[in-house]
Amino acid sequence: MSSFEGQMVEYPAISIDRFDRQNLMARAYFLSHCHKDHMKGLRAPSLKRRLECSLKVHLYCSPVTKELLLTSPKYSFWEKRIIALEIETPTQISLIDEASGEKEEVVVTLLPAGHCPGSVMFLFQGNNGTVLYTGDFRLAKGEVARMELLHSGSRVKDIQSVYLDTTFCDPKYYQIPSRVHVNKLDMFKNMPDILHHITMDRHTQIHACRHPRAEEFFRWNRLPCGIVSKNGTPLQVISIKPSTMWFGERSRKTNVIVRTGESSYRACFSFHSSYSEIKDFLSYIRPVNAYPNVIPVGATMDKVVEILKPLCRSFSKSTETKYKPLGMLKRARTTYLESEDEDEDLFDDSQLLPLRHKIPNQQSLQPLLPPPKPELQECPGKPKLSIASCRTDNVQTSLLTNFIDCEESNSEDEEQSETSISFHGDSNSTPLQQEELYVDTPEWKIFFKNNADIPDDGSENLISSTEAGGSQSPRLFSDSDGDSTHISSQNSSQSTHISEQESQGWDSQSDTVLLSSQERNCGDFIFLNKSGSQIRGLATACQLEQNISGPKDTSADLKDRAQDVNTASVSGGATTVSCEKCANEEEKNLLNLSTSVDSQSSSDFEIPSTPDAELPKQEHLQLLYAKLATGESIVIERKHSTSSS
DNA sequence: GCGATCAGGT
DNA sequence: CACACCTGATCGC
Repeated sequence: MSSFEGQMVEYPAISIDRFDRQNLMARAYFLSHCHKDHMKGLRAPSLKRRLECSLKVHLYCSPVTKELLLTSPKYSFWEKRIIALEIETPTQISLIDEASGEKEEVVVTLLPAGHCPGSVMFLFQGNNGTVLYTGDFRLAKGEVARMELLHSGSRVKDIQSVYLDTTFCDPKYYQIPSRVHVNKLDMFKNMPDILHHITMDRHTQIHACRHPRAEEFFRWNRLPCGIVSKNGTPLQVISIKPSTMWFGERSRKTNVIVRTGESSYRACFSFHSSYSEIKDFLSYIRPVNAYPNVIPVGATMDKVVEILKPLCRSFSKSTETKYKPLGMLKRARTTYLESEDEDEDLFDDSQLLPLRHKIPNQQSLQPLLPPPKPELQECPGKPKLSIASCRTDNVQTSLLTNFIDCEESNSEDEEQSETSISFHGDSNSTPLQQEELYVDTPEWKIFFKNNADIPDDGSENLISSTEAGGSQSPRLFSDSDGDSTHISSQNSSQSTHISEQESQGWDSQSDTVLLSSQERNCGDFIFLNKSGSQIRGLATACQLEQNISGPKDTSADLKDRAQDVNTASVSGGATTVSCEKCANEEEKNLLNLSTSVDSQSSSDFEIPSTPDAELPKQEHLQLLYAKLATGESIVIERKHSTSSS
């Protein structure tokens, strides 16, 4: 919950995400995303009156946020005063004091924040230095290094202050796996890309429906929406609850997915950056100051500051880190890179150049222009602002333009905690046939095995882990929570140690562990490659995990696509999960790939693809998802790249 | 009647 | 579980 008061020390004439109290006097307003705790005072009569008297006051936000905001008639009085700014397009804004006529210029750039649809971070550049307000954000490790606009040429910009989302800035949230998405239908009505992947048809395998006593339903293999099955055969249901804080409370390292009941699981998931992601972000930016916007649960301001401080330049006065060589931008758009040096020169000279805007509709196709505008003086105290043409007006809103960035999160209940995704399969629909075809295919029923059926020694390996991992790096089956008991322990070296603990009953922390992912590493996925039955079980689980598919994913470009897919994601994550039920393996594999990519993408983008791996095409994936959403069966020709082994 | 705030619940 | 949201009750203007 944001406790940011609305103003930054460097630019007090601007108010961000707070619209009450002293913010009533702001010369310009910024909204990072459409969540109520960032909209305090936004529809208050006092602000409405102010607006009526101060005609030069505007609210700046992303096109998607504008769209979402105006969905509610309560904010319709803002309609004429909202200026949607395109993402990654530096725009100069005049902050005018209507009483005195005094004017201050700042250049603002919206950067995708990965928190919810339309969410952005704001980068301000002006006479008082360059500051970054993150709003709520979730950026995977390394992602900040790919943001061209945080760089001048090949260097990270000299950032005076960062106003940071520190929601999970606590070591207990050290690592949160990249996402698994879920969704809800209504709020996506203006988001065609997402709609494409969801359906009102209840006869699907993946459900995001809710019910106060959903757990009861699941226990009896029923779904809250009331759907039974097409042909009368009983359903087999598993539920997965996305959670973050629940995991933060575990006393030991756990897997990414933990079994909490016979057929219920908790999947670690968040729309906020984890502790390690925050540290990565900040240590890369290395601002002079960092101010927490949020005090994490159970923490104190002092504690958070203690964590942030060492990552700031003000901590050690040494100048050695003042400029960090960026090296190659990891996702640099080609044309931009080519002109990199030139840009840098321009920036250094603070030359005046007209601001240029990307054209929304072409954005995806058009190579990124070099940061169009002159870099403002980044040294605080040395005003050298050049005023270029101001183009804050009439920016088209384009929902699609930056969809990839926004989609990542979508559901309004994102959060999680209590929304669970459930998957079901007809009991008779186990993909046995396919198994015959592909030995490494996971069996749907594995997911439904009773505890009792699971051998402790792992000899059977229902959900086996592979040996892939040792202990240290994130493995698919990483160590399990101490609390848990195991399921996975079966032969896997990884999953397991659970044993040390006694099982405590399904409920809380008990068991399981299916997979862990942890961000990164394709290496972990090795397990996929391992053949044989053992893998199967895992694979199943894996899907959720997504990443498993590792072998093929990971190109940057794939990543982008994946994100796309994700977005829609209910399906994505879910699909994955449900795969077992899906009759086709291929589809599973593909799905896994895709999801994995994206979910992991965040952290994996630097991992090169496996040499002979094949990347699924975007169209292909979209088609698959569309079919899945409608319950249509999918048959895909098998590719040699399928889980090998 | 409307808002702000709080409690309780999803 | 302090995520983010909603509803309802209470209080003050």
